[in-house]
Amino acid sequence: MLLDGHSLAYRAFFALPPDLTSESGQVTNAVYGFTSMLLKAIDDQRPTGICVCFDKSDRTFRNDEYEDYKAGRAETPDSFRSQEPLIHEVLDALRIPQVDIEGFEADDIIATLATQAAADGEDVVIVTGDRDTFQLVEDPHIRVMYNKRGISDVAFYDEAGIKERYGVSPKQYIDYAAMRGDSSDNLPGVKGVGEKTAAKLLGEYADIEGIYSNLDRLTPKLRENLETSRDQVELNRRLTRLVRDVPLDLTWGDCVQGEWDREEVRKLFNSLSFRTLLERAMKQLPAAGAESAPAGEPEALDVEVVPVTSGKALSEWLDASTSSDGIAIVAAGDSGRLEGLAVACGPASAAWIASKDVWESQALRVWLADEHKPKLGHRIVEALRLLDFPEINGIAGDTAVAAYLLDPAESKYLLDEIALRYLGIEVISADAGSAEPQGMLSLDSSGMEVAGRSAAAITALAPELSLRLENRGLSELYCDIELPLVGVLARMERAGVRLDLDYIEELAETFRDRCRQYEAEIHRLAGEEFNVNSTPQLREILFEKLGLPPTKKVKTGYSTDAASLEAIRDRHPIVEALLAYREVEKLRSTVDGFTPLVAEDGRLHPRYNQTAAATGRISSESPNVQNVPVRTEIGRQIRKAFVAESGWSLCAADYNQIELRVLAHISQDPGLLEAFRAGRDVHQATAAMVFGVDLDDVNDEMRRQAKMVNYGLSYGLEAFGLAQRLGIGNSEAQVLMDSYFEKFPGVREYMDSTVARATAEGFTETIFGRRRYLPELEHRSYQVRKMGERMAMNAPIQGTAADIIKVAMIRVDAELSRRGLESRQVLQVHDELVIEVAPGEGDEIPELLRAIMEGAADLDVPLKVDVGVGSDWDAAKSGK
DNA sequence: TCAATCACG
DNA sequence: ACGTACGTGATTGAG
Repeated sequence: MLLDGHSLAYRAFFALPPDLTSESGQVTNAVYGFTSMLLKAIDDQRPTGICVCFDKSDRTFRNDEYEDYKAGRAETPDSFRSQEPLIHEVLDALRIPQVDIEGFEADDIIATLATQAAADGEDVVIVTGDRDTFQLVEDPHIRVMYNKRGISDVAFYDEAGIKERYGVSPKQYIDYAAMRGDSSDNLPGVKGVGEKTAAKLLGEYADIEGIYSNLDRLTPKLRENLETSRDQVELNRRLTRLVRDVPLDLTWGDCVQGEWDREEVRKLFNSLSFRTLLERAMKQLPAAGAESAPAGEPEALDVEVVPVTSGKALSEWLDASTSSDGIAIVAAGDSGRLEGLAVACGPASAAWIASKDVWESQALRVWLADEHKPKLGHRIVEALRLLDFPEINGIAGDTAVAAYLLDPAESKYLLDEIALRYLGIEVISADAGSAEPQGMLSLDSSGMEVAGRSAAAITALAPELSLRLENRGLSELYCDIELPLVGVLARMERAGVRLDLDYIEELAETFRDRCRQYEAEIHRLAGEEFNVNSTPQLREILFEKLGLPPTKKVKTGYSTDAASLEAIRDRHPIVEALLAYREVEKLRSTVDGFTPLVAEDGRLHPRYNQTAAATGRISSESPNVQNVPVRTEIGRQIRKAFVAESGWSLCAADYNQIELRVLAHISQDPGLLEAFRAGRDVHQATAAMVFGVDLDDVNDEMRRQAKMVNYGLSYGLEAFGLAQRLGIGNSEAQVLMDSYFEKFPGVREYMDSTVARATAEGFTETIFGRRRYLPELEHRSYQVRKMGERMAMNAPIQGTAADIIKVAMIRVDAELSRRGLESRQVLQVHDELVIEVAPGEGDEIPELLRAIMEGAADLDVPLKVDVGVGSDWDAAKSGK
């Protein structure tokens, strides 16, 4: 495939609107159109070789004829010129060869290469918007894909096609064009000779010589016109005839597209705001060396799983297995019942020990606790849970955590899936370990087979993932933060937190009671009984039966959420009752949810999920201790149920405005930096700046508004959202924001540059290097892209804060054990740590906690931690 | 299993 | 013309 770069780009330039621009304002209509045509041509033709040819002529090489010929052409517009380098960049990125030769037009190069290739028996397709190349299709190996108009209207011409369309043979095309002329090339033709006449004359007299030697047989007018134009026709003919022996330093065999770099193409296309083109390019030209699935058929993993039948045998196995990379452990079983344990030190074999024999000797316990014996696993915390949380040290790799760091936006990190994706192996292949039809694993051996195969796979997967982490600069985050955290979270889960059961039951009863009261009142006001918890039923009562005005819509109908209800508060007394009901019903369900989760030790053991949040935070479940009420007085009652063991106390420490401090550090905004360095109340300081008053003149409302702006910032706030939350007008909110960004220009710069960089690179980064990939930024939907932009602004801030508290947790854990203290971490709530303080350790814990947390990262602003102690969680927080 | 709602940072 | 603050998990009702 040979393309005429200039003619195609020029076509695109005039076909597409000039307001097609990239984010930076660069006009891109020609590049866009050209790239689109290029991709379409490649997609349609699937050429084995490709080259784009360009014109290049310096004045010194031009003869007079050529000067005249060019002179009549309109000057190339600057907005086209500025796009020429970009076209070359696109071709470079796609590794498509380009040629231009001093003194020749693209057509000549095309003619030369096409002639060579055709002579060697290759089929050639020429993609161009210039008809001069039609003369080449006299060769049956050559066809022209002619861009008629716009960027997608093309016609294919072979010899028959030319004949049909123009009524002349390709050989005659030069003469045909010479007589008819070409207005776009500023070649005047013969007066009175157009398509029809030219074709008819050539049909009768074969060529120009034939026509001129038979002038006497033509009508007088035509004869006269032909005679006057004779010189012009000769000139036209010379100019139209293509040179077929341009001196080239390449042959058609060199016209091969190279392997291109996905990231490079992504960056370039993103910088040009080519979203759909990027998708098309990625789809049709899968890059070599892509990070995803290794090519080829998945390979079934062949693992021999050998049962060992005693603790002694297991210990011998562990001793005999010398793997410097680590031994993989996989526990089988569910809901607290251990079925057995598989261990492997390589991909070919695994040992299995059944549950009853696991702890038969001390060997396993010793091995797990030995920090010099590297251990691998996939969700190691889950294995430890099944093993009743033995002491663990020396975690050398967790493939779920590693996969999470490689792409934290995924939802699950199933071993099967990531092994297939990163290694191309099938851990659980359909016919594994059994000759049964369908290859179903028999129930008896399934735990053993699956666990054994999994352990074997992990030994192969762990180094592969480590390598990929290394390539992305994620090794430190993995080895120094995430892996040590695995053990810390396991210990926190094992410790759990005590719940005051009598108190909680009392509380639950109160809530249930009040729920019933509100429910009765709602039914009375509605005039009928219905399920208040059912949105559809409630919707019918409110908006149909009572005829209240709906506020906003959700997928299934009108919304009944708190914000919507607030808006119609005064319209009917039922609304007030509903809001009160919702509040207390939420508390009731929260409290009732705790009871079945209390373990035999009287404690809740929330599970911390290290691979759930795309920003790098950890989440908590069973129960979720990170959303226990705190904002309202009645909600705080629930926190009083979280207590310390008798004789112990709780110490709660939370970072003061950590996200805003991180924002100050990352954005380096002078105003924000100064406010934190001076130890000011940053909301007050912000208010003073934004409203242009003295610090002392900031009133509560001003501070409230400034606080809302400050918080909104890290989420990608827009005026609309701010207006909603502050209950002010849209334009008023806009003024507030404009004023903010004027006073804190560094913040605006950060927001803009973060989004721009994320768009170009495809991901955001925290200051610890944690990445979040944001394919949303390339989505075709405006709404999804905007969402992506907000994620891009938020992820580095939330993520950096998450990194910092993780470091703190690891250091707290290490320091407690280094000092031989019994106190232990029991809760983590994003920016808050709670330690259960052992008797006699109350003096040192608060300061230890503060010092470690404040020193967890070295930012350009100080980190500030507020610490409190109490017998319950609420007391610890309010007593600071 | 999904959608709606709401609690937290 | 569009839709409107990031990130979670639990409960509830309904298909």
